[in-house]
Amino acid sequence: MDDIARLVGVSKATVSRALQDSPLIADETKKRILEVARSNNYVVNRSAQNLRRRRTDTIGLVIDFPSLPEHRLSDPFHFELLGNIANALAARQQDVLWCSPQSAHAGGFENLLANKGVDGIIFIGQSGHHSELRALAKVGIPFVVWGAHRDDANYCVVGSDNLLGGRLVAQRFRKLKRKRPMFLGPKGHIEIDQRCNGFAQEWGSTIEQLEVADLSFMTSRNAVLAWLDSGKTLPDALFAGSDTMAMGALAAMRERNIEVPAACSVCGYDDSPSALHHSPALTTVRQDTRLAGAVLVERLVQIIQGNPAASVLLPTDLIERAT
Amino acid sequence: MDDIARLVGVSKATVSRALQDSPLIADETKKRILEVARSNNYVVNRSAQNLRRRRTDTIGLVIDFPSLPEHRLSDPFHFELLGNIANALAARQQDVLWCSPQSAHAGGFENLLANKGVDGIIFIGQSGHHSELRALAKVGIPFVVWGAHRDDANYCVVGSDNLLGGRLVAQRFRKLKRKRPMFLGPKGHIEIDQRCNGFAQEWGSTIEQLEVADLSFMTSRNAVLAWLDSGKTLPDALFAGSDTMAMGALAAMRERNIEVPAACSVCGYDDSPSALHHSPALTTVRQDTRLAGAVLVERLVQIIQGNPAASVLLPTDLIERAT
DNA sequence: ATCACTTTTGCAATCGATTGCAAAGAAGCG
DNA sequence: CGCTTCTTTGCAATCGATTGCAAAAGTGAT
Repeated sequence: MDDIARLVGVSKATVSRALQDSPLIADETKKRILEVARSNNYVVNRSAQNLRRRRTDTIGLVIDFPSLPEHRLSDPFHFELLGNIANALAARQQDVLWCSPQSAHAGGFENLLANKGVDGIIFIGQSGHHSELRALAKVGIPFVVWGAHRDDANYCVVGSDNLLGGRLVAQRFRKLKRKRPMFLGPKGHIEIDQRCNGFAQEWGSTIEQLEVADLSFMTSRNAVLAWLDSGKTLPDALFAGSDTMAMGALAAMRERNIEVPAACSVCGYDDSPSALHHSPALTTVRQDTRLAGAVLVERLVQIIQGNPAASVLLPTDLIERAT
Repeated sequence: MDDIARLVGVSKATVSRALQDSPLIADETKKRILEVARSNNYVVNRSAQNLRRRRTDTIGLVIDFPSLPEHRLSDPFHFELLGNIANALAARQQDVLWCSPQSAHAGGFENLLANKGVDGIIFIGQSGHHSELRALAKVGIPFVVWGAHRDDANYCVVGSDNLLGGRLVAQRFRKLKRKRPMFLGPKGHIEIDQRCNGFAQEWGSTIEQLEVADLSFMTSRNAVLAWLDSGKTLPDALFAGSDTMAMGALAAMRERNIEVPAACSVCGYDDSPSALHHSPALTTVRQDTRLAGAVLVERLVQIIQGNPAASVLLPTDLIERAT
């Protein structure tokens, strides 16, 4: 920057202001400076800028999946969400720093800001860390989380309305005149529990649950196979906590020649591509990841600017398809 | 840091060295400093550190898909790759800055380093930007790209052996005694072209290609439907350029009651989860994303340290499944 | 030409670390 | 005890911007 200043014959301060398009600088001067800067292809040094401004225009993204093996992001849903968050941030000239859960957690979340040099954090999935997040909020670190709502959250959580999603599925099963629905999914996973509860609420009674240990295709397939082979009566409708689990169930049913949807109607959750691509196409509950990304970012920016932001419950809708 | 120095009764320089675990500092002093630093939960300011060190320990990840609508990362393969790159970098204490293609390209790739403050760049997919990348390499910016090999690349590209992948598929079709194979995929997409060429090489003659405009499920499904309805003779083996396209083809075949694999054997590419979950399970060519991530990172680190690194061709293998 | 304003520019401090070099302290040896 | 050598520590410059405040230049009215 010194060089540019010398070349143009002004001071460093003037160059800095010109590059920021400050109204303090005369248009003519500004033009001259920008000209020279461009032709010498100079760009401001981000590190120096960050230091001086005490702000990095970068936010940290922490994806935490204690439930997934080896921290692999298998679920396409999260991928979509991620991409949309990145886009929403890019639109605001902010960058995304991907913090692996290991490294993020190593220094403790409260150090993440100074440590990684980010202005705020987006947590995807708060599952096991609720109390830590509460503490974080107390310290005043700007962050938002994607996940399920809970009354005792003193921080901003954005999530889709899992209760509503469950209810929509119940409505569909009722419309299809199903009598004996079953829920497929793990217990203790807060978002999935809410889907199940929403269903029960709307259905008017508790729902039988085929419990599985994780969210994977194979686990669900095996669980459903075991159920089918156990001789228990077949439900006439199955609500799976996610599309991946639904696909597992569908695979099992095909293997045992259960007609879908004739013998058993199936609903998934997430509207992942594979749900659409399956034949018969899987009925599922859609979460609007584009909106989700936009809202997460908007709230976080609010918070960074010092204005508290309330949690948001995003709408969901049922995509009726063949199953 | 000044505060910590005062608290311990040493100079700032000593604190800085102690925190870096420098051998210059006596163990006893070091311990005292670390103690105080921790109890005051002090962490070094990343921005200042970056500025002084002229290094950020952060690499930029640019995912560029001119071919995908709205910059959506629909393909699970890239998601996997991404996760594995992040893990490989985390293992080396490096962070990942996700650069959206828009913002990355806006300032021009050559400014990405200073502009975003990253030490190097990983490009996923070089498709349209070959000449820009050549220029980048000339300027001496450290980067690696994931993609297809080409002779005129003066930069380090890591990619899987698409030619080999194509050959493996040809071998399988021959083993299955198929006579009239067809290739499904777009033309002009360098990696997919290589897959097709590898097939033709091994098969011993060119292969008929059902050309599609993009990589999507629907486009492939529709193309295959149109083919089936056109009355042309059905191929007895179909090699799709990606799993997603293969799934589209399978959907079309199911709709027209073509028996797979009896009437037509099908191979995909990528080993995406949906390939495994489909029934019948899709035969596909696996790319080892974990290895890919590790190699990309290792090469980039090499280059950042000033040692040139050669391109790498990663092995692939065929996963034989029902189709 | 002087004065009061307004518009532009520059000076110099500052952000928070890292590091070369010199100095202080400790240890070893004759 | 004096001298050399090695181990520890501190001083102060430096990385490359941003910004409050003061100074200079320009404008217009008297």
